[in-house]
Amino acid sequence: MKSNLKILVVEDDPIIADDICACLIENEYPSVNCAFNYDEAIAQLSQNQFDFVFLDINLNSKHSGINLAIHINENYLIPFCYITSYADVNTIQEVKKTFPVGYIVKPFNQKEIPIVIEIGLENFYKPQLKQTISIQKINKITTSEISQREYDVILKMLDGKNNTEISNELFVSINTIKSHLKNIFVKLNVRSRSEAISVINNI
Amino acid sequence: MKSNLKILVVEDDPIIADDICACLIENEYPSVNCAFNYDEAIAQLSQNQFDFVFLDINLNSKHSGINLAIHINENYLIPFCYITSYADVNTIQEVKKTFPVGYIVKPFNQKEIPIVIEIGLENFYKPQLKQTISIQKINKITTSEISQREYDVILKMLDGKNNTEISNELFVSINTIKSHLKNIFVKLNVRSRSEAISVINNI
DNA sequence: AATTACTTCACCCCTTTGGGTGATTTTGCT
DNA sequence: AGCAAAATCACCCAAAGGGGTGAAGTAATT
Repeated sequence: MKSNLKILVVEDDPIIADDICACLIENEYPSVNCAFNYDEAIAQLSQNQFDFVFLDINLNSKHSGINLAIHINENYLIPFCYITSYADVNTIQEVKKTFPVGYIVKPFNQKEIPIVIEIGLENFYKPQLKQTISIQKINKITTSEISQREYDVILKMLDGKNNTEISNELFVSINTIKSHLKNIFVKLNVRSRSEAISVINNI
Repeated sequence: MKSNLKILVVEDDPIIADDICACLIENEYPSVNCAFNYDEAIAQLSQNQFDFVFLDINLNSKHSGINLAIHINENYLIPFCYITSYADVNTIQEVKKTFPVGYIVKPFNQKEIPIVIEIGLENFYKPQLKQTISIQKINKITTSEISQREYDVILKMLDGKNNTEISNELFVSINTIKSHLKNIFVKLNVRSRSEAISVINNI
């Protein structure tokens, strides 16, 4: 089954580049471009829509594969994987900050290539779980601390509930809810529930 | 430099389990537990707080490592990596749906272990970018399509703007905004802007 | 016991929101 | 030109929201 993914391979050593490209084609990824240095890679990225990039770290030039990763992260939404000889702790600590979807150590095992593409793409486009916002996170943007009860009200409000619904669900009077909301808005420095919701969702 | 990460290794073959554990300890991950089958892994997970899990796929029991991965995803917030002999397309297609942070093919290269832990953890806890919601995503939950102008109004509403602010920013009358919102609420099947915001934020 | 903060509740009054009805203008397509 | 959909606008009225004032009860702390 041929894939229609467009893949860029950035590798300064032509023999290794050929190896990688051959391996990709053999694994039914026929649409492969090669770039042999940083500038060529930048140019190709600006002219094509790639779905996945393989990066060597040492490009024998002023700019490394890590610089290229940073460029990709700042300008494109493309998953990438390093293929490199480096396995030392310092390099790992540096490259992990660029969030590669994979890291293959040379000499590479051919089986790894399709695996890292499939799993890397899936992870890169993983739907992001919505998590209940914690009271600690909210307190980072408030002028004074939110109380536990105020937090209860906030969660209901974030759920899109109106004041009557919230009062029913928390077994209190609607006046209590209004009272809490007044305090919440002061602490969040907002004027309406919509604005409160927006501010909290953007933490 | 010793790491204080707690790691669980789930592997039915004791010799391979020993290999993995030895490799972890050698790479300064001293806090390692082993589980030799699914039930033992479940028990350990419920009694300990692990930071990372290595999973074999074939556990020689009714439940596979994939079942365990699903259990972890549903009940815990822990990154995991498969270590397995399987490299076939079908297995990859199946396991990628569980979002492993890595996938190591046996026989494994010892260098890979610390790499996948470091990069896997970093990726797992990567701060999530807030993106402007697309009109296509919204249209997945509407009863009929949102128009371009309606979409403009939605974005402002999501920003916490009130009707007067929106009318000023879009250079139209407040009645136009109310009119658009009426239509938007019908399409989203909601009764208030708070509910609309909540529904859209939870796509 | 006194004090403080939180929780709960009431009420006043004004503003904003939202459902409804209706109309006109603009735009894109046939 | 004719038509449909979208965009724009007005107005009515009820419901909901939100700022303000004040009070009582509860829990924790000194």
